[in-house]
Amino acid sequence: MEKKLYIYNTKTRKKEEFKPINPPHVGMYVCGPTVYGDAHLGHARPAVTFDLVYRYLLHLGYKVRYVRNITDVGHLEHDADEGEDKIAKKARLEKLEPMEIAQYYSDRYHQNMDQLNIKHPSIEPRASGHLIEQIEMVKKIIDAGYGYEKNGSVYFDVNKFQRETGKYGKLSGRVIEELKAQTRQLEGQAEKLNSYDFALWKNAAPEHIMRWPSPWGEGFPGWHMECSAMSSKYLGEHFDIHGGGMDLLFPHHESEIAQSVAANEQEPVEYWMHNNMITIDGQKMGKSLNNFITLNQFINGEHDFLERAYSSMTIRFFMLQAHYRSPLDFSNEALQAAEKGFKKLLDSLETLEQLKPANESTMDVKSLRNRFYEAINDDFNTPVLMAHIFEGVKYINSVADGHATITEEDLSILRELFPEFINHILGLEPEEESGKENELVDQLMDTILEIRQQARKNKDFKTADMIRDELQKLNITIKDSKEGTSWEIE
RNA sequence: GGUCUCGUGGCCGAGUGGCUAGGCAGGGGUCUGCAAAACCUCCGACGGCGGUUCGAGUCCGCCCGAGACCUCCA
Repeated sequence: MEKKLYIYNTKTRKKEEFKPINPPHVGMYVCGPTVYGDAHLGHARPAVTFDLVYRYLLHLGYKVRYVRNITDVGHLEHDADEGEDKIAKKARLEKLEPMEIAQYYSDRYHQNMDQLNIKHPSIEPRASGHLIEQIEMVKKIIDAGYGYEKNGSVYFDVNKFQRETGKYGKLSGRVIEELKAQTRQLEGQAEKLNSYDFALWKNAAPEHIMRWPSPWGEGFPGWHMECSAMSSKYLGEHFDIHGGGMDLLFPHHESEIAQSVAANEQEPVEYWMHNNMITIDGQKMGKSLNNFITLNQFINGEHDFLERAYSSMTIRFFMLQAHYRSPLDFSNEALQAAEKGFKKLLDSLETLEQLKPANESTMDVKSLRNRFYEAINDDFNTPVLMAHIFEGVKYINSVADGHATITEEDLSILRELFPEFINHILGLEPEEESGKENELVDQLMDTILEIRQQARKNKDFKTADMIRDELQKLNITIKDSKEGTSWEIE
């Protein structure tokens, strides 16, 4: 089976066949969170997107080293000069050590990631643990002639870099001349040669809590440095995939390229991938709009926007129903639709186990399998993949209903294909059904349903319906079928 | 203001120069004691105005609307 994977490369703005630099090894770096607050929906999108990429590359047999950083030295609050380290600011507000905050929120981030069934990256480096690497890289950039020091800070000379390499703005499509005209003139930019130069290292003001010694005095790294330093440390100076949100395209990723080219004389990344943003009821998510929803609020239903709670798996399913490069709009209606669709999908996995083979198949299962691969190989087109999966769901249910048939061979294909795609590649797993794990509950339910069965046999439907209604009040749904009665907790 | 993306049926979301996306919701039916689930079936769309073409959601222009980046942000 041909399994050529095509990836949309932001660098070239088109889909390209994926060819690893050193097969079967693949290096992938994704910009992780800044741990100064709870993860919100916006953090879930890249996490789910690149988890899918990671999972599929593994499925294809690649040996993937997946690096996702944790930013715990904080970015600047406002601008390069007046800014205060975000983490330090929060620390002072809550009278905690900055690293205490970072630990607290990274723990919570990990918890959310587990809830979303995000596979752990191979390496999760912290910016604070790589100060030496960052300082060394700044030195290399200075030695190469692209960094200049001013009052204990080091800046990147964008003009010189552009003049000598012509590589600035290639990723984001920016033009220096336009930047010159458009960059807002902020206060205290006097240290820079040009307003669009960016900091490689920042001198720490006396009140700044997070600070490290460097050849230029006490300070902290510029906010693009960590990704350049850590990706080259763990993946080499030239690696396969770099991912992140579209909002990071400029200036973050553009600057990363500039830093790496300046320090290492080569472009760091083959394939740049960017996921699109999330909106809430058609609006950008923002703290001022009162639609800023954290993942914890989502799972608990504790937000004015939310009609009720939605499970983490519903969120994952919902995100996978859209293509990662399209904007995705969250609304209660859409989420509830996703929830039902997801349940239907999971139910079909159980139904699949019950199917009985026949002499012929009324569906071309091998073609279905091919379409699964065609969809995901086309730049991870999960919406189309989902559509094909639901064709399979319909087929499975039809076989169960007796409207369709399937051969032994096709049945074994489906029994391999469905869990592989749904559980392993898409990472969708059944929700925890705590009650069902409880043996006592199982036995009680058996007893109750036995009593109801007796009532039905005696045509005492009043009692039978009462049992069903009372159970429904406890969110237990029961279904009668020819094989017997099943139940599940909503 | 500049750069860029997008605008699909009641909702969410694919696709694409000519052939049903899919999910959810709604109508009708089958099954069931009744439900639920499932199955069958129907409904229904390509922001507006021009243009290119035998033929355009699909290409081009303009307009309207939304979003991203340019400034911390996933």
